[in-house]
Amino acid sequence: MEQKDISQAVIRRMPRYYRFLGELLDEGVERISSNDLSNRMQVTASQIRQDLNNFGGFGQQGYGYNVQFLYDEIGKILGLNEKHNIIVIGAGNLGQALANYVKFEKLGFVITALFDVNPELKGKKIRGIEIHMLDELDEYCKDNPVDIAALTMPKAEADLTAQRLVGLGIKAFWNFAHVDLNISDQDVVVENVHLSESLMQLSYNIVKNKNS
Amino acid sequence: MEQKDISQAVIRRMPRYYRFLGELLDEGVERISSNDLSNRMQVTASQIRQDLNNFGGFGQQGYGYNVQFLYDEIGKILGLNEKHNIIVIGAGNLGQALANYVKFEKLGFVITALFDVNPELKGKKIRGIEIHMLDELDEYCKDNPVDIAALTMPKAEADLTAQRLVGLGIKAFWNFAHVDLNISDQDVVVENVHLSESLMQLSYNIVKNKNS
DNA sequence: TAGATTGTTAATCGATTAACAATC
DNA sequence: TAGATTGTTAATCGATTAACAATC
Repeated sequence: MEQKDISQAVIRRMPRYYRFLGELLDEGVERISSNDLSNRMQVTASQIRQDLNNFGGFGQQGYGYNVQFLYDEIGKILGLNEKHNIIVIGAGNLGQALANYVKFEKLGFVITALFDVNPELKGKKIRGIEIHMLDELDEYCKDNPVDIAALTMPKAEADLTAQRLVGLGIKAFWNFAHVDLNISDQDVVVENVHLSESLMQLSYNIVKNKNS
Repeated sequence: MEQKDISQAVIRRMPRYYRFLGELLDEGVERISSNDLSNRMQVTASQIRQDLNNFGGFGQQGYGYNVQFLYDEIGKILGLNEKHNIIVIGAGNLGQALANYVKFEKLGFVITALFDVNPELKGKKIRGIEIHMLDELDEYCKDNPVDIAALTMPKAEADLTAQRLVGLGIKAFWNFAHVDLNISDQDVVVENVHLSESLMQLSYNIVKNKNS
């Protein structure tokens, strides 16, 4: 079991720490203080120390943090030491773009299959990853380990497909469909990527800036 | 000029209100109370009223909110009544996927050109949108209105290209590159879409769930 | 040891929720 | 008018920042 629930605000910042520590490693930096890191990252040193201490004391008084050690620990916290198999539902432009994106694999996220309803795509391969027909979904999920389902299909079918996947035992969704998934199951986790909402937020800030 | 700064937490929720109101419109619902909306959206009625009242009193006591009116008002707040021209820098899989995504146009976001360094892509068209070579960028920006630059190129070049675009007068970035843009100019706005960080957050929650 | 920097407690700030008077 | 529901103030909760004793 885990420590008392850590807020999502903290979790959202962890990947960014991970990224900066990775950059420091590339630069050959061996140790760093919360203060130096705070200057780089433009957050307060206090926040860095508070955030990290949610998970344990990774630093040492008078020394700071060992970059490699902290990098590895955050990786573990984020589950990057485990392999995650992803299936992509919807082999349209976005689905194929995800399948083509090699960088995810370095983090342990491996896309193992795509699914679509379009018969023209049947058997086609993206970077060696096969596109299956959606009606093969049940069989595939029974025969292969699947940790995450990425939903990149039109929103009209997203919720129903998610229900079906929950029934097949899928516990995690990376949802690109512009709709809220209606999942009651408490131990299913959903991460939304709503591109148009992100664009609208940008648009708000553009307009605000113009008028100020 | 604008009212006192509204927190980004509020802004982030506005597109979701907009989406739900759109759905209500589709269903032919004419008016809705904060309470009914709160049930649908799974947020408190209090938060809905507080959020909306940042921008003005859109409701009426004893009646609730007129769906069409509120929808339109939020659209204006988000700047969806104006057209936004987007250029996409990096015509790889993600860049092309964005160009292919028709839905953005309904919201007023029009992708007008793509840019890449790969000479093989020169002159190719995605849904009628031409791919230009990156060295035509300056000329293009002088001859055409550009409101937003979407950065979908490798992170190594993202920051430098952003600087160049700022020099060309671009004031808004939709950044998909896994790097922080280093822009000091106060009236340039950046919206980040860091897919791998989103995936790591999901992964954290998967691991947490397993262990609880 | 002296200096540096963490881990952690306390103080502040901001965001969310509750309550209710105003009013349609 | 009576009932419903907003707009808004006050109370609570949570997250961020500041401060400093512990300790390497």
